[in-house]
Amino acid sequence: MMETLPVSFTLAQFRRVTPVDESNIWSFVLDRNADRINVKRRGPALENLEKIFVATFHLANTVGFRAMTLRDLCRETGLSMGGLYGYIQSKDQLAAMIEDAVRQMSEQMRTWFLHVQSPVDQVECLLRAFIYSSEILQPWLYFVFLESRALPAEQRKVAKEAELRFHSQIAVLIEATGKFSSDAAFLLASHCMAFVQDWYVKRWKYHAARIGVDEFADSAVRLIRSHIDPRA
Amino acid sequence: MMETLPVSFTLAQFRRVTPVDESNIWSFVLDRNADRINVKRRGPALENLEKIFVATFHLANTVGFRAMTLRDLCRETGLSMGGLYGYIQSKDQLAAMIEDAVRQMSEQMRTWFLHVQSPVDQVECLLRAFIYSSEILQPWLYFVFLESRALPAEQRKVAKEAELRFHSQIAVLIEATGKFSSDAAFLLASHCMAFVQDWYVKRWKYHAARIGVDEFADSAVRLIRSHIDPRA
DNA sequence: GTCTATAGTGCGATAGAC
DNA sequence: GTCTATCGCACTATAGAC
Repeated sequence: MMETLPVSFTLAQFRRVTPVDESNIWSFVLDRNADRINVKRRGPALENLEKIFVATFHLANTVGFRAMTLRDLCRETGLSMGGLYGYIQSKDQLAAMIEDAVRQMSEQMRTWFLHVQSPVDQVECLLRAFIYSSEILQPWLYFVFLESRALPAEQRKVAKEAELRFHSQIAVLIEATGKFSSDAAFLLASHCMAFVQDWYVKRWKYHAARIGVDEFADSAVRLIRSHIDPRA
Repeated sequence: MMETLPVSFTLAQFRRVTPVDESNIWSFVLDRNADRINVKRRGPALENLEKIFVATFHLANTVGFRAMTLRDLCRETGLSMGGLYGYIQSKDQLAAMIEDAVRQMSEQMRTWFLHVQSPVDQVECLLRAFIYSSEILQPWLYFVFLESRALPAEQRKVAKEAELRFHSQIAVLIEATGKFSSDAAFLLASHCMAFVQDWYVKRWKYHAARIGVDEFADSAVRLIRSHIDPRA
């Protein structure tokens, strides 16, 4: 399904092929949590889910999830405490729904570029896909990044493993260039992950400097390519 | 004072010249907050300050500062609620003391390598100094990174400005190589900051892979040098 | 200088009306 | 399906004994 993309694709090109974006993610979340949500009419349920998650991101991403109260959430969504509890089972489970959605999406991404021949090109594709996904779903990734340590231990472990799988996928590709030891490849893969995280965590910095996501992705790709590309 | 260091110094070499480390930082904190701390005998005050901050890092860095209760803090320090309030004026002010200490130390670092001639060498020095400082004071930087959004707006602004000053110092040096536009230099400086933050935020990952700070610093320096060094 | 005890506040969650 | 009202609890901060 990604065959139509060039190696150095842009955000606009990525948008045409990615299955999840800002607008259809609410259906995705509703379906994955259908059994836990007591509201059966789909239309209002989608509307309220969006209100709840958008307000959660706004509150949690400014003061922190634990500092956000359900009363704050009610004020910002317009729902009452009772109404809110038709959509969530507990405050903690609200965080768990977000973490689950992010993990599902990043797991899907891992398979998208297996057909790309050159390892270096595959690194570029994964790096771009990860950066553009983080642009589209910034509040989701920002939330998981900052709040995952407050999740229950079992869930925190799952989140760490997801990061390590993605990380080692990139490390294996870098090692496949034949220029690096296993440790050096691990470190370079870490640096790639750090680029992406910086994009969605420090967004205020790039916004203030009027730097867009394509420019950022080009810079990150250029830096890592100039180091690992055998042609260089 | 840094003249004795080579450009590619190690953590062990850095330790010999840095003014603040894990053991003398408590005096530094006590002096900067002397007027707000009601305990006058210096010996016990230093001991209890260390207990309070170490426990705060342990609790806040696992569940988050807002989720940490002062009762947790009392249990872990062995102090009572009343005793604790001899050292802090409020829970929020405890976070403010940490943020203040970190900012003071990173401000000092900015002046250490002004005598280094080559801009590329100066970037390496700053990057290494920042990485090694973050190794020595990891809990402090980790706390500020994850909790600064929960600080009062005024203090959050000061923290952002401190990051931008450091960032633009590196960007100016990269631009001075003559190979990059102002935007490209800004982006490369961002990537440098991202390396450092990754080291103290994702420490569990590097620890699990048995990668030490010198190896990490070498990798980050190698990656950025291979891109900006005019000799390359 | 540190303790115990408690005042006062605001929380997450639920019951039951409509 | 959403509301209002309320329960029981845990919190920050302080007062006063030693």
